[in-house]
Amino acid sequence: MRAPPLHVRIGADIEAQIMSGAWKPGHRIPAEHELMAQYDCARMTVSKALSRLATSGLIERRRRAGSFVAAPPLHHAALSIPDIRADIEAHGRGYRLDLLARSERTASAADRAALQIKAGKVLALRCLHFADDAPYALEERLINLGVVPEAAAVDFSAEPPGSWLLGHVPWTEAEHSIAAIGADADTAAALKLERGAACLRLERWTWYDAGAAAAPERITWVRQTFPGNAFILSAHFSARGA
Amino acid sequence: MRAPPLHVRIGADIEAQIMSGAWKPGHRIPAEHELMAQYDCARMTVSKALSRLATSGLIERRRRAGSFVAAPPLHHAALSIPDIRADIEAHGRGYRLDLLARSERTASAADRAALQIKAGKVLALRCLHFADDAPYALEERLINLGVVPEAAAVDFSAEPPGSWLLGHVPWTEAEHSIAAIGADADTAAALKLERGAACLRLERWTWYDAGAAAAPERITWVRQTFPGNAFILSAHFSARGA
DNA sequence: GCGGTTTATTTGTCTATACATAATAGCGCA
DNA sequence: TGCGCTATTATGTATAGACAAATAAACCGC
Repeated sequence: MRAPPLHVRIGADIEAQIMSGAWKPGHRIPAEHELMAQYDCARMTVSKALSRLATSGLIERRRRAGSFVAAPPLHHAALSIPDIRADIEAHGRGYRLDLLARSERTASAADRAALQIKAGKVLALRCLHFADDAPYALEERLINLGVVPEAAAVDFSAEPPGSWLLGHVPWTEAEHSIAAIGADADTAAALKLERGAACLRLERWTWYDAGAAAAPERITWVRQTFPGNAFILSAHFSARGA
Repeated sequence: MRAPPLHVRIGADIEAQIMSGAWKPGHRIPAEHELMAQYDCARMTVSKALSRLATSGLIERRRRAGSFVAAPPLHHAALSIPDIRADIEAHGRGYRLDLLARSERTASAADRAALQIKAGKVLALRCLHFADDAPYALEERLINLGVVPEAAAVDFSAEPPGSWLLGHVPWTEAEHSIAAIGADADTAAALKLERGAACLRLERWTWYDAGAAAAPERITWVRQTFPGNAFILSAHFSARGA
C-alpha cells in the first residue's frame, strides 16, 4: 500500500477528529504554523489540506481568527437525475420512444411562464418512454427556440429530447421539483394506469447563465411522470467532501 | 470592484471557453507551462486553477497527456432533505409532534434487514408530524441502540427523533430513496386521506463510516410519508463547481 | 467607561524551484 | 512485425520565502 500525499493525510487527520466528535462545531483547529511544526512540512502543504476542507464545507476559515469546525453538515444529498434511455438500457431492457405530439408555436401565456420569456417561439413535445413495450414515463417538454433554434430541425421521434439537448446545448443551472400526484385521466390513459394511481412527478427547468455579462436564458422545461410503483429516485449523501 | 485573485481569473477564463461551447468535451486545454507564459505567472498559480476545475469535474487531467474538457456534466442535483420541524416553523406554522408508538426490542428480522445488523436491540418509533394541527407527515423510524444507546432515555414525544439524532450523533453517509405510493389503510387513517391517495415516500438510511479502520455502522432508518399534494421536494444543480 | 487608532496574528495569494510519478512515443533489437 | 526498454513530457507534490489583506485584541486619549 502506497503512502498517500502528506496534504491528504493532514486533511484526513483533521477530518477524523471532527467525525469522531472530539472536535465539535466551533472548535478551533490548530493554526497553520502549528500544524506546520507538528507535521514538519511547509505552510503550503498545510494550507492545501485546510483549503480543501474549507471548500468542502467541513471547516470555516477566518483571517486573524483561525480555522474552526463548521456547523453540522446540512442534509444535502446528491440526487441522480436519470437519463431515461440510458437508465432503461442499463437494466438490460429495450427502450422505445413514442412521440405523441409535436408543435412549434409562438409561446402561449403558459409557455412564457414556464420558460420565463417575454415572447418568442417554442417547440412543445409530448412523448412516452417505453421499457420493453411497457409505458415507463410520460414526458411533456418545452424547448425555447429562441435559444436553441436548431431543435426545430431535429426528429424527436427517434432520439429522446432530453438526450439530444444534453449533448448539444451547454447549460449551467437546473432546478427540480419532485412531487407525488394521483394520475389524471390523461396521464392514466397514457401510462395505462387507473385514474388516481400514485405517480412520481419530476419537473425540471434548465437554463444557461453566462454570468454578469448577460441575462440567464431558459433553455427547456420538462415534466416527467412515472408510475409510482415502477420508479424510485435515489440519492446518496456523504458528509465527507468527496 | 476589486480584482479577483489571478488563479480565480484563470479558472474563470477556461470555464468560459468550456461553457460557451468553444472548447468541447475532449478538447485539450493548454498545458500548465503555456498558461504560465500566457498569464505571466508561476506554475503553482495555474495549477491551483486547474486543480479546482478538475475536482469540480469540469476538466480531467492526465499525466503526460495533458488536461482535457471533461464529458458533459452528470445530472446530479443537490437535494435538500428537510428537517421537518424546522421546515414547518420556517413557514410560520405551528409544529406539533404526536408519538403514536414506541417500542424497545430485540431486533426482528425486518429490523435487522433495515439496519444491516446481525443482532442487537433497536428502538422503534412511529410518530406523526403536524403543521397547524393538520397531519403533515407520518414517520416510522428504527434506531440502532447498539450504536446510540443513549436514545433509549430520550423522550421522543417532545423532540422529533430526526432533530435529536442530527444534533447528537455524528454520521457520515446517508442513502435516500424517493417514491410515490398510494396510501394504504393505515397511512390513510393517520394522515386523514382517502385510501389510495398519492403520497410521497422518503426512505433514508444513515450510517457512520470511520474508514478502513472499522466496519460502517448503521445508525438509523426512517420512512416518512407525506401527502402528495402538500409536499414537494426541490433540488438545484449548478454545472459550475460552486 | 467609551470610541477610535494601532498592532499583532492568521489566513490568502504568489513566486521560483525541485524532485517524483505516470504514461506516451519512439527506438532498438530479436 | 512485435516486444521491451528508454527518453520525454505533463502533471503531482512539496519546499521556503515574501508580501497583502482582514480583523481580533490591545492600547490610549478623553
